[in-house]
Amino acid sequence: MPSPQLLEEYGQFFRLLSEPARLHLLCLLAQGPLDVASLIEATGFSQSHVSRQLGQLQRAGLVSCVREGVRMIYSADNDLVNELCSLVQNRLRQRLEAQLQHLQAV
Amino acid sequence: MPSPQLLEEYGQFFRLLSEPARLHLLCLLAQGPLDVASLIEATGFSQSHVSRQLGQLQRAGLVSCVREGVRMIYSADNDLVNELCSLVQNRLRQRLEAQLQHLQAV
DNA sequence: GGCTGCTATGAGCGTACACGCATAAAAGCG
DNA sequence: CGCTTTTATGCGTGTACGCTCATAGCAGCC
Repeated sequence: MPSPQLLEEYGQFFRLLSEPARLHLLCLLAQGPLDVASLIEATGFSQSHVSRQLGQLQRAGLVSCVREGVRMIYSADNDLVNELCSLVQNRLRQRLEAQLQHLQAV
Repeated sequence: MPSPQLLEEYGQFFRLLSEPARLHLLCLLAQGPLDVASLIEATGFSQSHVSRQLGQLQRAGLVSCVREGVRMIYSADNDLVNELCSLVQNRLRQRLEAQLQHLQAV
């Protein structure tokens, strides 16, 4: 059994990934570094929204940024998120397949 | 890039895991099936709270239950959650180690 | 210095949800 | 059937947070 503190940390981490907007940004950055303006254009989110979400991801260490003149270039740090997402994707697929089979069995 | 619908589903899944109370229940059930009363005693949560969280986990397919007389025996369906948690734990550890090293370097 | 473009942040609003209280539903027992 | 025990659920409340508007900071350019 994990300690309450660890459960809290797990929760905070998963909470970051619970927002589709943040996942969207992470997926875009997984393809390569981008500045904020590009992320705004790619997602259609407001500037302040994008900046806030990037701030959260950065504080969690999922994303880092460097200045390039007046632009801030963000990049995703590793592929942990992709790994987590593919595990979840497998899970979702398994569930759908099970439902399908259950439907055919009846 | 995952579709918006898929991002939404990922988000819903991670959101389930974002609540320490639900993680706590999942971890307890990972050790073996338990009835609701045992979960209440083990966690100290209120009865209604435990029941609601179990309901959410069940609808997501992370948990299943069978009646046994007047009791409901809940059990965790698989070890996906453990896998996700250990990945996150590695991540947390890596971050702490990096911070430690950075501290020593200065 | 002022001016412009890019990003971060304070303030506010609306909504979603965790949590508790009270109550209802379901199963066993007299 | 009533009565008790165990679990589920409607209702209300407080809070956390997504999202926006407006504004502040920051770097380059004149």
